Amino acid sequence: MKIKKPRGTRDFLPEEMEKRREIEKKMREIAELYGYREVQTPTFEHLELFTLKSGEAIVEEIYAFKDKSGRDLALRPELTAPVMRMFANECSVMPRPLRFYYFSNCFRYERPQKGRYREFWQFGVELIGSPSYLADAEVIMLAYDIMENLNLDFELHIGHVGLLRRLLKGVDADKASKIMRLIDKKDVEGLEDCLSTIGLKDMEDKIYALIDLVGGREVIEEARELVPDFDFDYIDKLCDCLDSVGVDYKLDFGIARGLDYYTGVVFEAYAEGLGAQNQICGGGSYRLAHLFGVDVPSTGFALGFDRIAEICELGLGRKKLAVIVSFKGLENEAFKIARIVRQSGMQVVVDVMQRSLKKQLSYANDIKADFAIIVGEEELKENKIAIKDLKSGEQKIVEMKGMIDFLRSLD
RNA sequence: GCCCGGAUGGGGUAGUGGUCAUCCUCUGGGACUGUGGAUCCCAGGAGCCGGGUUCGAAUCCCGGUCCGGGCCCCA
Repeated sequence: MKIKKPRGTRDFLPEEMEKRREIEKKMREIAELYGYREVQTPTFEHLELFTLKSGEAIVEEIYAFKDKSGRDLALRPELTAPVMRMFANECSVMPRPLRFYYFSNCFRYERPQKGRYREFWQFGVELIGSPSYLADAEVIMLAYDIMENLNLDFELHIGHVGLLRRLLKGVDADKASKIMRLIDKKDVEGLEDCLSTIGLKDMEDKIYALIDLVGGREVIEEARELVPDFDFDYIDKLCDCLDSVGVDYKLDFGIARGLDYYTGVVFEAYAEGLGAQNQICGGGSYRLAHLFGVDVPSTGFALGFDRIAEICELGLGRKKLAVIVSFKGLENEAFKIARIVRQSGMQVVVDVMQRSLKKQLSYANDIKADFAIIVGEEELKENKIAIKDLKSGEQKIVEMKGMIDFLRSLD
C-alpha cells in the first residue's frame, strides 16, 4: 500500500515552489529595506509557551505531544509567542527598538479547507520596544508595501481595541473577553444573547453602533460621540501619518481580534478569491513579553503566506536553460562543456540516460530548454560545437572559445 | 468535533451487480543508427481501506481514511 501525505499537508512541485520562493523573496527584500532582520525559533516549543499566551483550550487545536523524557511539547501554531520568548530570553538588553522578521512553517490541528492547512507558512514582523503610534504606522506601512508590491487586490482595515475595552470597562474580564470574541466573529445573535444575559442592555446600542463604524476618517467623529472619554489623539496622529505616505485603508472599529493581549491599534487585510478564509494579514500592538518576565510594548503582523501564494499573480523571471546533447562515447565531454557553460550563470542539463540524439532533443523540448548544445565528434575535432536555438530551430557551429559569447548574443 | 459532496493507472475520465475495466494524456522503447515539437506501432500502469449483502461487488449497504465546500475555531 502506498503512503499518502498526512491530512492537511501539501507537496509542492517545482513550478509552485518557484512561485512561492519568488513571493518569499519579495517579502524579505521589503522587510529588509525597512531594516528588519530575520530570526528563527525552534519548530517545537514547550507547550506551556502557547497555553500561557492563549489558555488551556488551545491544546485541542495544536500538535501537542510528549517527548521520550515526558516533556510536554508542541509544534508551533504561530510565531509571535516564540519570538517574544526569544526576545525575553536573549534580547531584552539589546538597543531598542528591535526589528525582527520571520518566515516559517506553523502547525495547527484543525479541519482543513480552502486556504487552511495543518501545516502552513507565515511571514511576519515584530517591532519591539516602542509605545508610539509611529511604531504602528511603520508596521502597517510595511505590511501595505508588501501586499502592494505583490500586486494583491486587498482591503486594509484598521481599528483600535481600546474603544471596545473602554465601553466594557465595568464588565469582568471573562465576559469582556467573550464579548470581544463575538464581535470579532461578527456574531450578532450571539452578541445579543450574551449582552442581555449579562445585563448590559443599555450598552448594546453603543456596541452595535461602534462595530458598524467602517469608513474614512469621518468615522472618528462618530466614534467620539459614542465613547467621549476615549483619547482619539493616538488614532488621529496615526491616520495623519498613514495619509501622508499614501497608505489606503479603512477605519473599522469592529475589529476585535479575539485575543486578550492586543492592547491598541489592530489591523487586518482581506482579499477576494479565497472562500471563507479571506484574511491574508493580521496584526496590531500587543503586550506579551510580560508573560516571560519583560514588559515591553510591541507591534507586529503576520501574513498568511499560503493564501497569498494562492491569489498572487507574479511573472517569473526565469534563467536560460541549455541542454547538452551528446553522442555515445562523448558523455565526459558533455559534462566538461556543461561546467564551462554553468560558470556563465546559465542553467545546464546533461543527458544521464545515454539516449539517442533524437530522444535527447525531444527531452530538451519537453523541459522547455532554450538551447541545445550538441557535442559531436566531427565538430570536436575542429574544437567547435553546434548550438541550436530551440525556439527558432536555427543551428550554428561555433568555435568552442566563443561559445559563451554566442549563447549570450542569442538573447 | 459537526453538516454536505466526492474518491477508477502519475494526471484527466467512461461504464455496467456477471469474461481479461474504456478512452485521452503520460512514461519507456521502436518505426527513424548525427538533429526536437507531427504521425503510427509496442509496452507499462488503476476502481481509497475494512467489513457486510450476493453464487458473484469497482458497482448496493455500513464504518473508516483522504480530498473539496461550509460550520466550530482562528493564536
